[in-house]
Amino acid sequence: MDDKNISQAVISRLPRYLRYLGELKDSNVERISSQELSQLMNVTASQIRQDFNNFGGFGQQGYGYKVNFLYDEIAKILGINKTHHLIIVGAGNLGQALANYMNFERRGFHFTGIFDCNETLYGRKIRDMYVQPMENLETFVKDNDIDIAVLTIPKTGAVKVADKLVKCGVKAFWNFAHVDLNVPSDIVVENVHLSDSLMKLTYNITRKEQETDNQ
Amino acid sequence: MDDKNISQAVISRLPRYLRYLGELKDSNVERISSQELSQLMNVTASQIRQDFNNFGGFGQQGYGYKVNFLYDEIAKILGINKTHHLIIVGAGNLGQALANYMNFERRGFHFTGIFDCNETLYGRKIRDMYVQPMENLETFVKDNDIDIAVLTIPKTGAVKVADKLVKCGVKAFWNFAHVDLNVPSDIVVENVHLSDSLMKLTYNITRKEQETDNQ
DNA sequence: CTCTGATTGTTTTATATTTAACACATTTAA
DNA sequence: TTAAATGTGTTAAATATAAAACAATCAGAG
Repeated sequence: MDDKNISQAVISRLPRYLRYLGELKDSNVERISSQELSQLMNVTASQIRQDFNNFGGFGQQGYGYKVNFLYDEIAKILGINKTHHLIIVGAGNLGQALANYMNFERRGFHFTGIFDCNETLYGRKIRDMYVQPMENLETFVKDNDIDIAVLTIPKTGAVKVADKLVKCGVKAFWNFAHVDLNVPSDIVVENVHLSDSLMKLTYNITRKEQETDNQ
Repeated sequence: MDDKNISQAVISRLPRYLRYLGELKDSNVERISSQELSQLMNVTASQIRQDFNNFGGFGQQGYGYKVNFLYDEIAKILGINKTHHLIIVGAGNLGQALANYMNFERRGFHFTGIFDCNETLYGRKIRDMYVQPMENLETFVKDNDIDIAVLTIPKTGAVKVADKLVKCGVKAFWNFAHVDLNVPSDIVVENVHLSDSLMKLTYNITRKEQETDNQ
């Protein structure tokens, strides 16, 4: 397939396209033009066309895009047609919430285990799964062919745990810990730094306040 | 102060600077050069200097930056020195987790209420706070001068609730619901679309797999 | 004090991203 | 059957972002 590098800016927009296309699908819309979609999503039609064309032509001139086809293609690009095996490391508030909330199975993720070092949690059952001690981690990962580790542990332990998991064959981290993981370049890290996000929010609040003050 | 528009790309980097500066502060490092910081953070020194200079000169030529001073200035820019009043709308897994996990108070956020439409939750106590019914929402927001609403409700209700909250004076949304809120331009929205983030992850996994296959 | 090396602030250049423009294939309606 | 309308794919222009280069200024040594 294409081997030219596609920028992360484009990739970041794909899930949003997928969401809107899913909604169109649900409303039984069969075809849509970049123009219509652009109005719906509040982006330029030009950007939509160019984004899609990074991966080859999905539309038809004079006709537009077939919603179902486009949806499937984008899903394929994003890799959510494949199955991934996933564990959660850290069974605190956030870890438990993600386990219950994310509905991993619906998107092809096999949620296979949850771990914590707090022994008071060991009996606890979360989504048909018992919280396991960290001692089990390495053998479990090796035995169950785990791709993805969700890190919901405090930052103090995160880097070390990540190193260990890389050695066991984990290929990707969904990192909620408030540190930068330092992993080899073939390992994927997707950070979700919630407090960073909240700071952006407060920045924009004060900015808007100043704007209105100046008017 | 400056009224030139600073790009969100710059703003997105500030929390990370803050984090590293905080760590330096904790290790009693008093001064640092853009060069040193760049090695630590794995970005170019040029970018660091340019980012900081968007807000005026914080350093001293021939010397570097005073860690403490720089930290405080960035905190000020991000608006985390001010107090914000915050509620959580949606006391499900994620809402409860954020209430317990985020430690809002440490960053100057006053977490003042949590709401849900599920009446089985009404007795529930979360962080010294009882889950309130949605009927209370409007009067509560008006009476308590709420700035920020954290939306952890399903997407079906989110848009309507946001509209209602805007009318009551809420200025900003930290939106975890999987929809785009359609609010006036003076209202701030910071989206945290977790499933989008997870899709980026899977995209990058398959990309890296292909890369190694081609080598 | 004065000089030198260090390191910022700022300008310039390069790269990346977004938007606009348009040629041409396809549909649709007369 | 044909011509106008539609709407993609693609190339070009504009804008935004990042990196490099350099000039101004300060700390610190002697």
